[in-house]
Amino acid sequence: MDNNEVKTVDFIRTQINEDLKNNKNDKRVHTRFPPEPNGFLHIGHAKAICVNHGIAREYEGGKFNLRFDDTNPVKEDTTYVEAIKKDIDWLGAHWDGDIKYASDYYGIFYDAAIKLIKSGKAYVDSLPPEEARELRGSPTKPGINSPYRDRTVEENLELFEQMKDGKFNEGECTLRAKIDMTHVNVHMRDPFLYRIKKVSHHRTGDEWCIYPMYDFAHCLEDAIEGITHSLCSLEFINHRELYDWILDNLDFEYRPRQIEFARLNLSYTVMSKRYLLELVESKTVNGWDDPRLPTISGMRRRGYSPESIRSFCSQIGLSKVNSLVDYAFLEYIVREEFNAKADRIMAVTQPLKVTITNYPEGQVEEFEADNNPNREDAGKRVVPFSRELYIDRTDFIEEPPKKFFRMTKGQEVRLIHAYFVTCNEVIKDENGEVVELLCTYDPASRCAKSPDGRKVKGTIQWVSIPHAIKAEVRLYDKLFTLENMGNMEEGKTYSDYLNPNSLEIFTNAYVEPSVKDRAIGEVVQFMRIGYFCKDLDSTEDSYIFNRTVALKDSWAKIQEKS
RNA sequence: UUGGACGUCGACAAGCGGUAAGUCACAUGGUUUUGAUCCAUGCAUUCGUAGGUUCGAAUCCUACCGUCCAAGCCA
Repeated sequence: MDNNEVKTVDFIRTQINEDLKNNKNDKRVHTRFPPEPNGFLHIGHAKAICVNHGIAREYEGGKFNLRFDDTNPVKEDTTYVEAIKKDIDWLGAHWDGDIKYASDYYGIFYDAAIKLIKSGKAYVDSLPPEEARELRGSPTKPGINSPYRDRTVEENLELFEQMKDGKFNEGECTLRAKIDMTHVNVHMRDPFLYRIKKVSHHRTGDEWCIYPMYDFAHCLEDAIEGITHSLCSLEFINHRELYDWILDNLDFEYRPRQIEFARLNLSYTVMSKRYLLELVESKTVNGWDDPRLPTISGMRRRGYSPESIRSFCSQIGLSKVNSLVDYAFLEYIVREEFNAKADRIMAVTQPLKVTITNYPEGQVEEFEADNNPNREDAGKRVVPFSRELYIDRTDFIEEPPKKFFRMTKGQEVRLIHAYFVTCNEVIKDENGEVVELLCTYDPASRCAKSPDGRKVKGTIQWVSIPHAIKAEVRLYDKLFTLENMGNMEEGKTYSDYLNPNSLEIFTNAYVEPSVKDRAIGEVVQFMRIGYFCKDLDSTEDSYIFNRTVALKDSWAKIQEKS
């Protein structure tokens, strides 16, 4: 194609551009994110937030509302409201105006219901739930009218008021739209508008005992707030006809339009609020912010930044195709960010003692090290070196495979920032386990520079034993073993696919002393291992690090093949 | 046997009648004080299938196939 930057735009923005061209909505663009406060937000919600917030910010004068869709007091709670606010704010999706709540509009919903009753478009049904279900039919079988369908307006008005006043029990009656029980779209078969729930609401308390259904409330909320483009996920396509019907039969000033797009699915994890809740309640994971969870709070604790999540959301695109995004894509995005931003330090997760036999006892040298070799402005730090070091146990093999460049008897390797060293002797305990390596160093290779142009192929990190800081390191892996959790076998549940190795803890890790200055949540690169951040469980004298993402490891890949 | 949405590389995803963008993954080389990063190269003669219209089709028409959604007084 041509080299000029061809900016392609997704189908939603294409639609908005068209609406703008046609002067729809007085050229306003107003979106919203409408979470139900019944769980924590996850990366799938982040996509919806980024789409809605992003669109509002891209168009001149665009607005973005945060609205809690709290129409079902049975499931909802203020603790979720608080968690959701925190996550959205952290993501950097700043909402315009005050936070909105569907429960603020209960009075308006009620008046709208009265209006529908008065125009003969709604009626109070006294069918018990089971019978109502029966009469609804199925996608292939038309429904049958309720015997209460033809009550007079006066009767309906009176009964509805009695519903509101608590004269009926739960399930005894409902308010229904009078549309068409034989409609091909099941959602148009006299849908329920209001039901009785004698439950206190987290904001309105016991003021109401009738609560609006989603289909009735949502379009009204959008209209009340002047939302122009009401973006939702694909499964609501069948609801759009009802969304339009309700607004067509009332007279709100604004006329929002629903547009559906595909929600995000990520491989090797689940996005269902129900599963997430079960994982938390069954203590399979350690709370909503467990770093293995795809929740915003879990990802935050793991070290993901708002920028990386936003970048991911914009790069996966927007379409109407149900899709499954490869988790490797997420990992790529987060590595990309931290490769540029994160300072490098040295750490050893499984220590193996090394003694440099020709290095003077008691001597300490301080080497200057680049914080980020790819970025000069990242500055430098000082790393102490001494006669006794730890290297990682995995960097030494007594009988190495071909092309193993790391430490083995007689093979010179580079200790990053320090010296070239060669292992001469392997010390084992009574079980034959390697417990210490005796090495010699080349004083001429100071600062790990080759003194004579000779090459060393292996370069490994280390930590000076007298200076090292002990730490606990937590490695996280995929929570599930099945790539597409939407394809579980019949009769199996998510717990059948839990990855038993999703968390691996090294309690005996050592990190170079400069790590002391790092804040909780700050991401650094443990050279040759991965990106890590200090966990909030850390204290002044106990350090815990979470692995955000591992570095790519082509050596491991070669090993796997052979 | 219903209605709707959708099918472009292993995964995302452009393209909307003028002869298949890009990203991830993967592979192979090069650079390298991280087997990281970086750089280079390769990776759909073909767009679910079959017909048709056209000088020309992923794009238009027809038929078929497949996937997903819908029968909560959940959202």
